[in-house]
Amino acid sequence: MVRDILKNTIKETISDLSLEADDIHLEHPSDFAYGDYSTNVAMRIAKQIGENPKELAREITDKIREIKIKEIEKVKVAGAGFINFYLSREFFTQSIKEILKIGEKWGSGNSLKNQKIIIEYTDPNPFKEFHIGHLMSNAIGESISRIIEFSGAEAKRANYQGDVGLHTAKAIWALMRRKQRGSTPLFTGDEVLGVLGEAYAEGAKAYDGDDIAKEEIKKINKKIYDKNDNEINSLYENGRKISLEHFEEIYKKLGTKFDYYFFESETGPIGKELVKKNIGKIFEESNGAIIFRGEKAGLHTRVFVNSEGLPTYEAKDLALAKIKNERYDYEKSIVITANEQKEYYKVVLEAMKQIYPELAKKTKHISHGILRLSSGKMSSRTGLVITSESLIGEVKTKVLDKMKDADIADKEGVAEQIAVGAIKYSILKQSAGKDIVFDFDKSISFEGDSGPYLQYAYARASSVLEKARRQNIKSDTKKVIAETTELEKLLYRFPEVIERANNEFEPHYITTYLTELAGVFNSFYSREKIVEESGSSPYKIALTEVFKITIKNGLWLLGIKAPENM
RNA sequence: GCCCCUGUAGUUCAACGGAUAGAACAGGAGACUUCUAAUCUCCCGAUAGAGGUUCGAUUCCUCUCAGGGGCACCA
Repeated sequence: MVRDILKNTIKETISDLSLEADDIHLEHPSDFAYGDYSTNVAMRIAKQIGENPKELAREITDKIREIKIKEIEKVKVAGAGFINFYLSREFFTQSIKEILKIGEKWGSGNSLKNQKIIIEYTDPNPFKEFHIGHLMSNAIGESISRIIEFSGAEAKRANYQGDVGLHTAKAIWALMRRKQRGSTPLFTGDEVLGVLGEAYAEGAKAYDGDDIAKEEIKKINKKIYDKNDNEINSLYENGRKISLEHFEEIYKKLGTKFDYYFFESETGPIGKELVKKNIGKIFEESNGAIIFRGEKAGLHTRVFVNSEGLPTYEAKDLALAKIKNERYDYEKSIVITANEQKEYYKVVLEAMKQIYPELAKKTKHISHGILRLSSGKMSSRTGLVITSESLIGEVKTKVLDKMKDADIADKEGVAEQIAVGAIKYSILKQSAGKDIVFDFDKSISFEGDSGPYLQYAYARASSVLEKARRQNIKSDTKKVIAETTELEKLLYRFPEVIERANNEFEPHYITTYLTELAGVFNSFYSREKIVEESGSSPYKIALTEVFKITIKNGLWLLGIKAPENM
């Protein structure tokens, strides 16, 4: 990359002047007027050696000018001592040619070459609804997986689903009551999932407010573990199956294909054993429970096996790390959950460090914010949830309404791609750790800073290229436009953006970049006639092609589909 | 009470210690006989407060205020 050429040049120049700089900081100035790259080395060194920063910047710049580099057109000193680099026409043309050649691999790198990485996300619970929180985890996890893959790693997607625990008992308790009342047929029809969600909410409410129900639910929970009650077994198996099948439909809609599925029913027993084996060494007994004293590491105490002898999520997560590693010999394991698990996971990692130090070292926890409803907090316990399905459905209805006059082949399919794109964009446009204040009407936008904005720019570019094809005007990079376009000044940066997103596990850098790029393309489109009988048309068509490649690869990294027409 | 995270235009978000703090939505003014107006062009508008470190602070440190999360048998 040019970046490396510039860095090395600066480094050499500095050592020629018998000076030293450990890290050369290079950035893109916010304004193209300040060039394509800028460095502050002169200011940093000047401070150390007590020289005037502007003077030093001039010295460095003079030296750099002596070396003729074809990628650099000019170097200038500006401001308090910035050294600004302006890239050459030749460089830009070359980069356009290169992108055309690389095509769908454009932007990919090899910083994670040959690494095996397992990444866990989404994690919905059977018997509960797949709500917009899961959607958020899925959008972020899927995008990070793709970024990792694009950086050369083998990424395996893992989904950890809670098929045992009190929540299943709560739902089954309510289902049994319904059955007794003879209401709602349990496992037929489309409403099944709604019923399961309601059943969970009903059970959870009873558990909190009714002591008799609480005891009944606890009994059911035990029976689910012991598998000794036919009626419960049947409700459990059916409910589990229907939930999981339904989740598969959602994954398909969202564009995720999991390589591994893990269940709490399998991590539970192993986790319990693991904890019991280490009593006295790592864990200790206290009030009938087995706990881990996190205070020794500046954390807090957590229960790993409760006083009823059942493993908690903590114990299960320890086992999960081990099971994952057995099934897939990973070099790195990434676990994505909501922020509320942040402190929790630190304790688990500390315990893991003592049991499986090598696994703890390979495990990285990433937490994201939650979708916070402007109307109040969402809770599946109270039944106050927005399911992913209903959200996608409503957005899709709006999209279809907008498309009613359009003449498009697969309207339904495209509308769904746009709906999912709009939702994913609203999640991936901001830094992953922050909460999203979610307003049903405002959050999903079709205009401006939005998923459809990117998709629209893509469809527009496709349409332009289609016209060029019809008129038989071919793209060509031989004859360039005299003045370098802003498009060219942004396009070559794509791999750098991905690299940064990869380093920081932050897809939003890509979102921001693509939106800026699409904006520049839209301006270009409105200013220039791309397909016409003129000498500059072939190059403008080439630019459009390169824009299309970049936006497509970028959208793929976000897990957003790019329809040709909309 | 202790520990973590977050406070940026009216609103929702950007800004890898740098140059004039960027967008979008909302508000105001324009642009479709021309490749898709889900678009483009222009205007209005912000760093919670107080100190400190630095040539330079939205960014780092301290305190205050505000919001969120966690802190023993939920996940």
